[in-house]
Amino acid sequence: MSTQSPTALAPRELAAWKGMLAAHSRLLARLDAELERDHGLPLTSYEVLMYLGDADGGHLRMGELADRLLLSRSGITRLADRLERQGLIGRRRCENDGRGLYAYLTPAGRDKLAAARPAHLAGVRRHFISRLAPDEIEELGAIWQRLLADEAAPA
Amino acid sequence: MSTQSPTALAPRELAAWKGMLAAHSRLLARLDAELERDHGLPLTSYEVLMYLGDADGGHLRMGELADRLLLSRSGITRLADRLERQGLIGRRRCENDGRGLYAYLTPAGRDKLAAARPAHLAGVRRHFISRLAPDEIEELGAIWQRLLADEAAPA
DNA sequence: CTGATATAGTTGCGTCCGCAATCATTTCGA
DNA sequence: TCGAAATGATTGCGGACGCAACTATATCAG
Repeated sequence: MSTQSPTALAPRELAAWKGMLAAHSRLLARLDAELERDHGLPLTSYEVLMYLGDADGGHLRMGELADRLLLSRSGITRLADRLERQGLIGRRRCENDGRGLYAYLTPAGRDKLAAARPAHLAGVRRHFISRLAPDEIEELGAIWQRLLADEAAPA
Repeated sequence: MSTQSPTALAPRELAAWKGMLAAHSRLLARLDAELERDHGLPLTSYEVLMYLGDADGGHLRMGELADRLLLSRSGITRLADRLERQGLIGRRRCENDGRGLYAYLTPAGRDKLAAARPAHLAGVRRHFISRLAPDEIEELGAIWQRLLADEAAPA
């Protein structure tokens, strides 16, 4: 009874799997804590500002934001509620589609993003990118792309 | 104004970073959904059963479980509450330390684990391990270990 | 031995999120 | 053109979690 079932993972496989969970958790916790501490901004809020700042025309549809942030529709509605209450973003009706809304940065939101962005990117570098060799960065990119390629459940 | 600040991430770096977030999110969502659908068990609940099933003596302290699951102390208390209500685990006082509790599997919990484990491991294989080459598994393990090595905030 | 401090776990409270239901608007078929 | 179905977003509701405060037990200094 010392060995597991036939599908059990080998130590190397386990390290690749559990390690990803642990590293991901720690990375996000640290980046979120730093962003919150230095700019009073949770990571998800930062991401909204960032996508809006980079968007053509300076605005994005709610659903588009939800997709990019990996959030549900209701999740993005409430996140936008909070950001609007903080005066960082606004929402206005889409002229082509009366159902849709555009989210956009307010001047305050623009300022907040300008202040937070360098700090956050530096954090990503410090905690993640700088600890990887160039070929490892390459390989990771290839792995994620492969994993994300199949739309439905894989074989 | 078309280029970003000096700390901006190169496309390769961005792919390595964002890809991890996206792949992690999709992987966990799928594994959790499969486990829930086939065995009525969220991933965190499964992990409790698994650690208890593998533990020496068949029991673990609450705090030890919290650390392994990357949960807070209150989080593990409530998760244990739920599992106990479902009849899958029990809690008894630790004989050496009147403050501590041992969590342990009930017979029902043992059965549930036996049923769910092969399915979950197969899922990890199908969605993750089987899509990686042996040397990629090796390299991922090395990367995670390196990232997790430094206890405090890295340089 | 006793009081101060540390540790294990739980509970109150607030936050964030997803699902299902809902409302408004658009699109499509007949 | 009109009703049916689809789509974008919001709201009600409940689940899961963390932080801070709390209880109970253990440990340690003197």
